[in-house]
Amino acid sequence: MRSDRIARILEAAAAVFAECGFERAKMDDIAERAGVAKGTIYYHFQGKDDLFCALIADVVQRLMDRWDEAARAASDPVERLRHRIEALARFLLANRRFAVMLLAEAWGNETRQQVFRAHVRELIGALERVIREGAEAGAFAVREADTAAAALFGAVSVAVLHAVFAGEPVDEERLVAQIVDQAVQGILPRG
Amino acid sequence: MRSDRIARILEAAAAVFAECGFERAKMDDIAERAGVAKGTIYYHFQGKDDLFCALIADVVQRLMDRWDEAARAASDPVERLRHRIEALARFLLANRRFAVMLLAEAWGNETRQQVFRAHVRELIGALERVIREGAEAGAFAVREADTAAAALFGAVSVAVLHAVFAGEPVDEERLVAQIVDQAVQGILPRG
Amino acid sequence: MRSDRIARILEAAAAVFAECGFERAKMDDIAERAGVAKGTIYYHFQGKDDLFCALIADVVQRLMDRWDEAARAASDPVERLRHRIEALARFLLANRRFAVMLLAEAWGNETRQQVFRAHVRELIGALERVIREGAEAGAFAVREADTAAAALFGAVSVAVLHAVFAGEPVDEERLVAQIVDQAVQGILPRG
Amino acid sequence: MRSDRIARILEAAAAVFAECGFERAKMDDIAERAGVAKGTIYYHFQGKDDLFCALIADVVQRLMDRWDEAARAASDPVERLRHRIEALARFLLANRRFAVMLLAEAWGNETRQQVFRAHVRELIGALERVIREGAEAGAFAVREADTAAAALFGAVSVAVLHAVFAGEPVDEERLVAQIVDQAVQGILPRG
DNA sequence: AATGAATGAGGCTTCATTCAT
DNA sequence: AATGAATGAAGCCTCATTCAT
Repeated sequence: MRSDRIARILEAAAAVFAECGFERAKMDDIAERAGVAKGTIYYHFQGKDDLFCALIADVVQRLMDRWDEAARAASDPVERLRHRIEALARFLLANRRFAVMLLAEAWGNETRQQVFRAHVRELIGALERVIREGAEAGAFAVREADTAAAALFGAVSVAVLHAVFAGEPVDEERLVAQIVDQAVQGILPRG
Repeated sequence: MRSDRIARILEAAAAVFAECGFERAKMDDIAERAGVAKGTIYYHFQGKDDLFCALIADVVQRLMDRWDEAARAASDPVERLRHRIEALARFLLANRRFAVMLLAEAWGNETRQQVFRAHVRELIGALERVIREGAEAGAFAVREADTAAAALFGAVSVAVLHAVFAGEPVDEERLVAQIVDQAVQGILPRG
Repeated sequence: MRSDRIARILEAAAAVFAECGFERAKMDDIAERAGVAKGTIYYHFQGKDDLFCALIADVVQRLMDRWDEAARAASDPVERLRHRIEALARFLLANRRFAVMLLAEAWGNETRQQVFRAHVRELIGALERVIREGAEAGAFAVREADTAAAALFGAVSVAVLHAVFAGEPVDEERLVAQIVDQAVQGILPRG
Repeated sequence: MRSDRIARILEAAAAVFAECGFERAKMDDIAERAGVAKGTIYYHFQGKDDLFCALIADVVQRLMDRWDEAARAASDPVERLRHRIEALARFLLANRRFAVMLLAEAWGNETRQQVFRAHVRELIGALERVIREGAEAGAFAVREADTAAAALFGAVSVAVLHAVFAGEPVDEERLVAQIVDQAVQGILPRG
């Protein structure tokens, strides 16, 4: 059973990392927000990088769990993809801070960035599998499932962030619906 | 006519900012790479933030110029959008460092991030205009042109970065072709 | 009970600030002189300005305490003023470094200078009160107690510094005696 | 005939040095204020210190000239001292910036401070001579003319600065009158 | 005589990490 | 398990001075 303190630290880390980005995030701020002494973080985590990676793993796992639920809800490949896209959009809307980190902290050659990218790859890989299955069943027309999955992932992420940072209040249902439709159908009118 | 030195500084800044991210980028490194003394940068730019913003404006302008050329090449809305997507994909492939910054440095509330976001908005706005025109002509079926544009932008960016960071050599023509097709047509087979 | 380290830092700061002036004083030197790491100063004080202000407050408080003792020693206004002048002169002789700062760092519009000036005002105000009481009792003939107090303050300070910087050894008793006499009696022979 | 440019530089230097203090004064600001290029200052002066010393010499000379005029106006020692005190007070009021420098930049062991102090010593010496003459004539009762002169000098300077920095508008005539009276007579009522 | 772009040494400050308690 | 005072390497920026023109 993970100590309550660790949970508090992770929660604080999520808030601070997302608000400031990895580099500007201060261990002092995380400690203060978590209500623990700075040394306590170092007692439970190796350092800033380790804390970051633990946090990422934690959040990605939660998203993966959602996707597993969504997967069980539909057997049709198209429906399954719709479910994943929708779950992703809703997750990013609910965890906007994480959405920022997803785009901001995954590129580069620092160890933590490589670790993060591996997680993103897992996520894109999960999308890719659905696309590949659908393609084999003739439900999707894509050349490279990998690139298609990455593109979908990017479409959802940037659409969400673009809406969130627009300044106006976000109509979530409407936004999710459009993202899902467009992601699956494209923008050309169906014949 | 901008001095040669300023051009050298901007070039060095592009390399270093993209390689390390804004925070980890060192003014010392930029100066060394540019072959100028540290103080010289400060003679021409207010500071790190100003240098960053100047760089961004410079690169965005170059992309916009490409888009303007691409726009003149096609009058059909669908073709025009294809041209823009293609130009964007090629530009990001040719300026991978900028592609990273595009996703990594545009979110947050620092002044430079707001400035960057304003530029991204310009770019997405340019896409949006094409989509809107096409939608009015019945060529596109989208609900919100703004969201659609953001999604396309994200799809291209992440697809490119995903491919670039995959470790394997990138077949650019193939990648661009798929990105363009999928961005415009979606992934469902046409009826 | 203020940590020993803080006291050591304040002591070192007093020496370095007085020796070099605020601007030329180096935090490195203060740290070295205090026998602490540079970061330690910043753990206890916000920065150079804050350290300076804390130091000033500390020294002014010590002078005020001396004056309070001196005040209890005499009930006659003339005697009380003599005591204050004497205490001031002795204090400045014993804290020559502070005497320099008193004249050198109190004028200007930097925040720290305004803070310093407020302290100087306190000191002059304390003198002024004695003068005003004495004037009401008919013991002093002054027009503006405020200006009179400032003048006395300046007379003592500059006389002390002038003697200290003259290069010759200072006969403290003789100097104090003359300063006190002249401050209270003026330079015209008594009728 | 000193070039007009040199005069403009000195004037600008006076303003900037007084406003910011020697250390914070920037050669750039002086150049801009003087309406010349930065290099021009270095063409006419060795450097910042040299510029400062030239400025000081210039101002002190002007004060000395005033004193010489004042001296010719009165043969009685008491009157002559009154004249000097009054001239000093008026001069400092009219050159408040210089008054600040007088107290702020004359103490310390930098070369320019020693030079400045030598000038201050000249001024105090001029006062001292009047006092000494008066004392020999029995007009003044002082032990050490040197200390008495320094005290008078400090009294006038601090009284003026105290009034100037008080924030309220200064009634110059009233202020000068009180300073002169008190400086010469002291604060005890005459028997 | 005058210019102003370029320089680079030097200083303040930040903050991840350590360790004695 | 937890603390928080202390550390010191590292980085941004300033500004007096130089020098080619």
